[in-house]
Amino acid sequence: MQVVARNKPKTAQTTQSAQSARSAPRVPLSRERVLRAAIKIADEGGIQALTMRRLAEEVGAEAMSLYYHVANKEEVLDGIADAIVDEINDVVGRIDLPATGADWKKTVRRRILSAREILLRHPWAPGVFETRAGASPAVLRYLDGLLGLMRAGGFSNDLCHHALHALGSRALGFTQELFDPGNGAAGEDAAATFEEMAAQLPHLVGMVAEVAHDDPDNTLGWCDDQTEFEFGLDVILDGLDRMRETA
Amino acid sequence: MQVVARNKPKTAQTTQSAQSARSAPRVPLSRERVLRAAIKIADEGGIQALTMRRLAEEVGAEAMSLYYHVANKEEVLDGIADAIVDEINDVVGRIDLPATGADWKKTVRRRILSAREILLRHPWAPGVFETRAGASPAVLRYLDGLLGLMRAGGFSNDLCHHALHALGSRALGFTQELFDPGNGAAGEDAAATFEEMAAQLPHLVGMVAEVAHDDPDNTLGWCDDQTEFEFGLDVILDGLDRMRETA
DNA sequence: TGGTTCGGACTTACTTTGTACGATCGGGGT
DNA sequence: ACCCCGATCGTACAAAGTAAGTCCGAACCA
Repeated sequence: MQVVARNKPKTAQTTQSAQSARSAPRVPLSRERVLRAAIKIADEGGIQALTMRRLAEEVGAEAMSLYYHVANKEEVLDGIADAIVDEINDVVGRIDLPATGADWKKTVRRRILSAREILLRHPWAPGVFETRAGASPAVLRYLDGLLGLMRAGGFSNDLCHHALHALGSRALGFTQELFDPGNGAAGEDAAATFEEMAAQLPHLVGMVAEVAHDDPDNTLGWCDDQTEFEFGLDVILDGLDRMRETA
Repeated sequence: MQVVARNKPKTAQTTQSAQSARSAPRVPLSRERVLRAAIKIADEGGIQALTMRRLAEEVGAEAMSLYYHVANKEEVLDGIADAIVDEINDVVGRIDLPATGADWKKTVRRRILSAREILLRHPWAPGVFETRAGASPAVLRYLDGLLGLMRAGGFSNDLCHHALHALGSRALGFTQELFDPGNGAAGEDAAATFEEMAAQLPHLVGMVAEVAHDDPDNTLGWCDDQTEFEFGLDVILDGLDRMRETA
């Protein structure tokens, strides 16, 4: 064989040869790097794009190398969920107006909407939270922060407890929407079946017709997520505030 | 090739030979039977127990036979989700007090709690709803019914729209709980780390201590799901009612 | 009655995923 | 120089969904 046959008969372009073929002494790979790459993949391709093989490729390694740094895929999911909540904790930890007495509501509201902003940049995160089952330390820290604000605002521990349940996932900035408008199969023949739809769903069709009328854009693109989220949030916060005053 | 080589060299004991080796003329298998079996499997073993092979076994057939009646597994999931919502529609359709004017709240409340009762018998259902993305006809029918009650109660279409968003998945009787107490790793060494936990999560620990004190059962089994669900529901319904009166 | 057709069920096999197990590689301490 | 050990890789298997082709039996037709 000729001189430079350096035993790489097959799959010679994998591994981390990419740009820094020499000198760069192989970035050491670590749990942090793995999780960061996982978030990148999920942000770009959705959570279903996150496979162990794809993740290995992203960090320039082989799939099985990941298992030295994370126990299994579940731990990756736990890890990226926690990373997002940590990011939220960082942000809300920096924006606190003091908030005693009746100001509690303004501050809690601000916190929750800040959390929401972050989740909007990681649309896969709510879905991952839902599958985590149980509170991670990061989530507990977040909730503890909320509780601190409410206690300072005059809530009893008992009312705080109810309040957390009432907020549910809204506390972290997301909700389960149940029907998610904006994708309906409104196409050419929509007008044809419209009559029978109106017959079966008179109230819904009536509502959509009227609400969409005020905002004459697309036929089914009504519902501003942000507005609706804030509406629901305010209904709850106002209700809680009233209980606080009564008690 | 020879005449009667009826090529069955292996795996001769599968198929639907079970108990009725003769006479029973093979129950014909249908979409309904498949979906019913799928619900049974999910009820008994959780949603992750529902695989096409397990489903085939349950109906006494081979996995691929299912694909004659359902397009793919997604359609099975759509189907069982719809079946549950249909069950809900059946039940709520039978319990209607009339409910004009201020009675709307009582009736809507009753409906939602009835829906919740059914979901409690199918704990996998909320998780499946969350992955369905988009409203099925059954869900639309359910929402239309709710809307009818609210319109009769005096809500504007606009407020109805906001109300549905505010309720979110609560309209169907479930919520995303975010921390789901009742499984914490409270074990032998819990007391050892309790001090540092209290240091990091002072408000949370304080709340738990006080709330758990009123109900001296298990250390972490506090939180009555039903009570908390109704509390949150009432916060929202009361808030909406107040807006109805103001408008 | 004997052949034909065809809907429904079955077989096989491919693909994608996670991951168990053992080999290997490289660098630092003795 | 040697060995050891932490980190990485290669191979391979199991579970799951499903595409494609085959087989069977009942209904229909001549």
